[in-house]
Amino acid sequence: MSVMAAEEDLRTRHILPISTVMSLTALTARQIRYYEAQGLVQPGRTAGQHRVYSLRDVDVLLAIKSQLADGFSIADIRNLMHPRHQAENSDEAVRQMLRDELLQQSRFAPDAEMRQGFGFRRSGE
DNA sequence: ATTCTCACA
DNA sequence: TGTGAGCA
Repeated sequence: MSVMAAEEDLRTRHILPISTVMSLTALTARQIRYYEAQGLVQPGRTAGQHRVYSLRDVDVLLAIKSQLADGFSIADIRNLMHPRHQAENSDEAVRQMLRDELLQQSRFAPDAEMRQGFGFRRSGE
């Protein structure tokens, strides 16, 4: 098995309890579960129905936090995340990551103030 | 002790 | 989104 495959495996393994994700992302359990309900993250479940997250889930959650701070609505983020359907390891997942990273740092992504200035409104308000 | 689901003075 | 109830 290649090292890349091994690393990918580590990043996608569902092993973190919600409490760890809460401290790692500074999000409330309520918010984390809500984003899941919105289809932004898909944590695993233990036999007892407790959610278990992967390091990738944490990255996604942090990206969501950043996107929201920049004025995007949950709907906006959802559309950017899965244009079609979600694939675990194929290049679809890579595309999603690139989209996240791109939107986070590029000034192509208008922030809340710019949107207001141009009369835009977050599609959730 | 923690997390889960559901509901709302 | 918060918060509390009643479980597992």
